[in-house]
Amino acid sequence: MPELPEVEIVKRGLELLLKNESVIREVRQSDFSLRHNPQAKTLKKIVNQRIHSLQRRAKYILFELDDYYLLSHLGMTGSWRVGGQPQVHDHIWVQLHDGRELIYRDPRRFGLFDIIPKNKLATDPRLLSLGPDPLLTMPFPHQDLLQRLKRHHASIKAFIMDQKNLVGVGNIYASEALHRAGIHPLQLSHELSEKAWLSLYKQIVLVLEKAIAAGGSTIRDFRQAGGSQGYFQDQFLVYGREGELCHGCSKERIVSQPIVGRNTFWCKVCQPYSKIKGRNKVRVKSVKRPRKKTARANRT
DNA sequence: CGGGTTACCTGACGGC
DNA sequence: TGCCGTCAGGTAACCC
Repeated sequence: MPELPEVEIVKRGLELLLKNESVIREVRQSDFSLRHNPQAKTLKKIVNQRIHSLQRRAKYILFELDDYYLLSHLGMTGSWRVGGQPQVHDHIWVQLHDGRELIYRDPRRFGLFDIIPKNKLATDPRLLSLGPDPLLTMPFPHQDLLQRLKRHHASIKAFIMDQKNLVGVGNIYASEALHRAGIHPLQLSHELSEKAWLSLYKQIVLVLEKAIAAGGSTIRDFRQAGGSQGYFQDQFLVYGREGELCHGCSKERIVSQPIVGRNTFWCKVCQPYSKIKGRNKVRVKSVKRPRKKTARANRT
């Protein structure tokens, strides 16, 4: 579900709801495992701890307690809400001393929930491997990121979606940022000029900021912590618009094709594959779509 | 080693 | 109606 803007929106919503620094009375989790769950005895450790602040690190949400951090990743379909009717796929319940209850729901269970002692946060491998955050790295990416780009011999779409390079961009905002920068998603990263790269980085920042301003994108079921939906989907220029007229040139129709295993949208006119000097043969690898049989038969 | 592919899950939707 | 295949906003274990 959520890319950086949606995670930021959820975090801000929780921040508002928890601004009175609530204390945890009890924590429970369902029998269905997420990508990661704390052990039962670890759960007990955060009872009576106060929630001091909410932070976002890449697509992770951090709850700062007295001695621990709660680490939450929403995966594709995770959401936090306060109270309300029980729902199918509720998996974490954090009961507060003021009587309210924070509930984490996640139908596909690709999300993650963990409890980390404060002094272990800095060395947590999940956070250590992350690249810079476009919204916090001002004004522009450092030399290090440019070096990584030059070493990357695959599509620029793969590069910007890899959280080791920079964080926050997922499948939707990758297509949107590439379109706004006029760059073909299959363009090889190391072939990008520095100018083109800076333009792309700028558009990534802009599109993420605009999406946050619009409350995120609600495609199917994304909800803010307060329950309201986002509206940035109304400003999509290419995502999900296959066959429709491009808003940029008003002539060409948006095309789509799976790249890095996910559907990708672009305009052939506004996003030409720019050929580099001395090599006018550009191989646009055909991406095959394997996907035959899904092994969903052995579900429990 | 870097980069592509697949698995992890459930639900919604379209075609037949 | 109902069954089946496909696809969905993320990550990481694999494999070559």
